[in-house]
Amino acid sequence: MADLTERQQTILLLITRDYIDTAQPVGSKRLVEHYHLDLSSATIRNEMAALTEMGYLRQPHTSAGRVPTEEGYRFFVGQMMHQAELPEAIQHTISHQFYQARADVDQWMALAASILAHQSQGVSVVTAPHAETVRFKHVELISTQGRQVLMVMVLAGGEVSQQILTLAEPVSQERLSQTAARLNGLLAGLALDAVAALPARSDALDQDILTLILADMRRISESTSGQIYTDGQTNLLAEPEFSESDEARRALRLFEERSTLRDLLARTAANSSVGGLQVLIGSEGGWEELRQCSMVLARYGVPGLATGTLGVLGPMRMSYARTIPTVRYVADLLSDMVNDTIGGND
Amino acid sequence: MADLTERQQTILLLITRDYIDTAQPVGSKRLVEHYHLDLSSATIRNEMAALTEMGYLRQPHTSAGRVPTEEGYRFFVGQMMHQAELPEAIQHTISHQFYQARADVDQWMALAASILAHQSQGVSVVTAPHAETVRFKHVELISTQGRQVLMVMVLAGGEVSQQILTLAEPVSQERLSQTAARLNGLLAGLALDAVAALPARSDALDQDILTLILADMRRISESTSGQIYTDGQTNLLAEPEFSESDEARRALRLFEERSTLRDLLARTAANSSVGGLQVLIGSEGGWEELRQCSMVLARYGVPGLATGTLGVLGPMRMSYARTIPTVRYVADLLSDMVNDTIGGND
DNA sequence: GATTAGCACTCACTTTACGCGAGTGCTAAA
DNA sequence: TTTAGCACTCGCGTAAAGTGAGTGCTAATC
Repeated sequence: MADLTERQQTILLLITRDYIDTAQPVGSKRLVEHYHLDLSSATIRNEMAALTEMGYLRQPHTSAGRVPTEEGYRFFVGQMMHQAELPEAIQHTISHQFYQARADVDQWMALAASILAHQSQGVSVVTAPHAETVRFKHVELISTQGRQVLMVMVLAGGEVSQQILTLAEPVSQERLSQTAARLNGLLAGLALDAVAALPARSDALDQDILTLILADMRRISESTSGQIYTDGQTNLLAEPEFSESDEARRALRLFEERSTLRDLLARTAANSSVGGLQVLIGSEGGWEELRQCSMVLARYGVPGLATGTLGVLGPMRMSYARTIPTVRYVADLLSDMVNDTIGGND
Repeated sequence: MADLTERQQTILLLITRDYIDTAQPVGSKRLVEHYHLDLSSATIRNEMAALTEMGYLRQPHTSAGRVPTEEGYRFFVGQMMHQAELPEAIQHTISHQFYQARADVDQWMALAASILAHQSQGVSVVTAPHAETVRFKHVELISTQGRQVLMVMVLAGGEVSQQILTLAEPVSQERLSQTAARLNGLLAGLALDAVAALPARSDALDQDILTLILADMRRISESTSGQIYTDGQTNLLAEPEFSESDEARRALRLFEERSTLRDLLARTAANSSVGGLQVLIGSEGGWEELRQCSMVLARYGVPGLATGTLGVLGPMRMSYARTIPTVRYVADLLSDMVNDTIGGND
C-alpha cells in the first residue's frame, strides 16, 4: 500500500463520493466534467489505473468505470473521521426530540433507533444500557392472584426486570411488602457476588424471594447486553445494490435473529470504548452475510456502571459523511441522559 | 355470487391449495393428474371457466392456468376455519416454550411473535396486553441522582411504566418511600377518572407525584395498545411474488412504522372479540400497501381487564391451514397466561 | 518527463426476432 | 353431460445484432 500523491488522494475521494451518491461506477470523463478538474480524462485514466493497481479501486467489468474497494472506502472514511461534524440544525432537531421523550425511559432507545435510521437511511441498532457488574437497587413485590406475585426489580444503572413468581402458598400483600422492605434494606447497593455470599435468611419467604432475586440477577448478569432495538430495516431494501438478489435478505435476517445480533455487537463492540467510534467496512467484521455492508458502531453510557451499543448498518456505499457524525452525536446524547438520570451514586 | 356445486367447490379448493403450495398458476391438466379426478381436463376447463365467470378464479394471462381471486381465497378460508386444528406435537412444542418463559413477562410477547413467525413463515405482530380502562395498582419511587427520581408504576393488568421525574429539589429516599406508601394506599384499584377526581393533597410532594401519576395514567390510557413486537420480516422477502418489485418493501414499511401499525391493528381488531379470529384477505383491510397480502388476527387476554392483539401478515397465498390454527392456539395460550398471572382481582 | 489527443477494443446492456410449449376456448361427437 | 380434438394465444427463454460508455495504449505535444 504505497503512499498516494496529493492528486491521487483527490481523485480517490472524488470517485468514492460520487459513487456513494450515484451508485454508478465512475468514469474518467464524468470525473473531469463534474468536478472541473484541470486535467484531461486521459491523465485521470492513468491515475485511476495506478489506484486500481494499488488496490483502492476496481472495475466491475472491463468497459465500466471505477468503484472503490473496501480499501478505498477505508481511506475515504479515514479522511472523513476527523472533520465530520453534524450540522447544528440537525443537532437541534435531534436533541429536541430527546428532550421531549426525556421522561419515558423505555422510549429512549426506540427514539435513538428511529433517529439513526432516518438520518443515515440505514438500519439502526441500539441496545439498552447494561451493567457489566449487576448491582441491586430495589425490589417490589406485588400480589396479583393466588400464589402469583409480580416482582419488579430495579438495578443500579436503571435496568428494570419484571418477573412472575409462583409461591408455594398464597401470601398477603402486607407480608410481601414487609419482605420487600427487609430485602431492600439488606441488599441495597450489593453486587451479584455479594448477594450470593449472604447467609440464609431465617424467614422462609424472605429466603425464597432472595433466591429468586439472586437467580434473576444472575440471568441479567449473564446476558451480554440489554434489550435490542432496531429500525429502518426497509431502508436497506431500497438501496439499488440490494433490490435484486437476496443479499439484503440475508443481512436483515442476521439483524432479525436477536441472539446472533447480540453476539455480533458483543464481539465487535468489545474492543471499543465509550466515546470511541468504530467503522467496519465490508468483510472487516468477519460476517459472511455482511460482506457487502458497512457498520458504524459506538458505545455509550457510563463506563463501569451501564453501557450500551448503538450503530448503523448500511450498504458499503452508505453516506458515511452523514452517518458517522450522527452516530457520534446520538451516542453522546444518550451517554448524557444515562449519566444525568441513573449515573449518580445514591 | 351464485352457489357452487359440490364439484366446483372441490375444484376451487384444490386449485387454491395447489397454488398456495407451488405459487404457480394451476392448469386443468395438472389438476386432473395430481389429484386423479375422475374427469377429463376438458370438463375441468369448463368448470374453471364457470368459476372464473363467478369471480373465484382469474387468469394472469391468456395462456396460463388459474389463480384464486380474493373471493376464491375467502371461500377457501371459510371452509378451513372450522376444521383446522393444530397438530398435537406442535401444540406441545409451543406450550413447552411458553412454559420455559413463564417467569419473564417481557419475554412473552417476543416469544409469541417468534413462534408465530416461524410457524406461519410470515410476519408476526403481537401487542402487549393493554387495559381499556387504566386502573392504578402500585407505584414505586426510587431516588437516583440529585432531583431525579425513577418512578415505576404498575397498573392492574400488569402494565409497567417507568418514568424519570425531575423534582424541584432533592428529596431523600425515605421521604419518597413514605410518599409512595401513602399514594399506594390512596390510589389502590382506582381507575383513571377516579384518580382525576381526587381532591388535592396537603403534602406538596404527594401532590406533585400524584399529578405526575395522573399524567402518566392518562398517557397510557390514550395509547391504543401496549408495546408492539414483530418478527419474521424477512420471511416476506423470501416469497417469490415479492422477490422482485418493491411491493414487499412497502408492506414492511407499514409494519415498521409503529404508529401506522398501531393504527392498523386498532382499526381492524376493534370489531373482533377475544377468542374470535379475523382473516383479512387482500384489499379487505383497506390498506393500499397490503392489497397483495393477507392478515390473520386475533385478540387475546381478559376482556375488561387487559387485552392485546396478535396476528400474522403474509402473502395472499400464505398457508392458512397452518397459520390460522397457530394464531388461534397462541392467542389462547397468551390469554391463559394473562389470566393466570394478572387476571385475578385483588 | 508529464500531459493529452486519438483510436481501437471490450463488454454489459437493450432491442428485436423467433421458436417452444403450456394452457385455453370452442366445436362436434360420444 | 362429458370428452376428444384442434386451432389459437401469449408468456418465456434463447439467440443475434446493435449501441455506447469506458478503457488502455500509442504517439504527439507541452
